[in-house]
Amino acid sequence: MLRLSKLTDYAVVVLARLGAEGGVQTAPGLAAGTGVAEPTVAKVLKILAHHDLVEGQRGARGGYRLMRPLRDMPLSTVIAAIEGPIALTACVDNGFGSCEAEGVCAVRGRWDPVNRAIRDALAGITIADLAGPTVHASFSAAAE
Amino acid sequence: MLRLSKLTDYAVVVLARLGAEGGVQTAPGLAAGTGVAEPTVAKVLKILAHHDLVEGQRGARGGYRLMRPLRDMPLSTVIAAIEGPIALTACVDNGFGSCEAEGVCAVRGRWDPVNRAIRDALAGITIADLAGPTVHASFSAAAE
DNA sequence: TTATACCGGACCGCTGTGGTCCTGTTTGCC
DNA sequence: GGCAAACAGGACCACAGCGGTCCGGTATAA
Repeated sequence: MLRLSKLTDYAVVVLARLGAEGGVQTAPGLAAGTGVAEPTVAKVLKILAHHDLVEGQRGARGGYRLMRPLRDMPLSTVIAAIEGPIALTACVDNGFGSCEAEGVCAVRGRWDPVNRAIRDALAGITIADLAGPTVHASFSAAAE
Repeated sequence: MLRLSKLTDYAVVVLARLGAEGGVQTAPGLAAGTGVAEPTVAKVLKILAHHDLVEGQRGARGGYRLMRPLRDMPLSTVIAAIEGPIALTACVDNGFGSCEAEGVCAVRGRWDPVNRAIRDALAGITIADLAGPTVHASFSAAAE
């Protein structure tokens, strides 16, 4: 498995759409454009806004816009925003005391290189890479 | 997060212990040696045996033994054994039809490089690497 | 013959996730 | 000045997956 959550998947799709359109897009508009349910899109955008990946603009004619180009947004950042810090095992981020087998655990502390490898792999891929060859407004802007 | 299951963690610990001891070890013995509950160790070993990573020997004086040295056992194999095939999104392994937004999904099929990157990173690390500098029987064999 | 230990299940509580909804608050437009 | 659009920040609930335990069956050595 090693599966990441659906929310993260949605986040990537929404960000890709946001990047393709450019400018300010509303949550309902993005929902229609991506096929994801509107409340879910709103939830994702709120989380992303919380982590300064997008910026919300309130009021009528409001919406969301990217705070940096997709090319400067590594996948690891998005995953970390939605799911929290990237670490394969609980051992790593919880520090000490949480593992009852600390004394006899032969693997103690050796997960670090693994985590780093994963992190590096994920940091080397940007949302722009996932969004395809810069799909520049190939869709109608606020399609129904 | 991107967290892998505890079972996988246990599997690595148990395998490391099995490799350090060498020969045939019983589930209760490994449980005592690792600090993991015995039924859980048994469960993990059963799964590993199912995937030909260890071999079970029934009867009195039975137990489990490694089917290949830890050095030839990449982490990806263990993860795949416990959690199933490694794939970050449901899109990938489910093929078609499972994603209702196939038509509008701009990310369609672009997760493959990501999955491959993760898989490679995990395949490059063996259990021997995680088990430390070949801890050869530094503990008493079947310690209580 | 008996004790040991694996084998293959079923079983259950819990946590986290996915998804929805509701009540503010802000802002543009008529 | 009033109204509608749209974000903000929650609470809320159903469901699936995971962690963990237990039981009956079978093989094998002493």
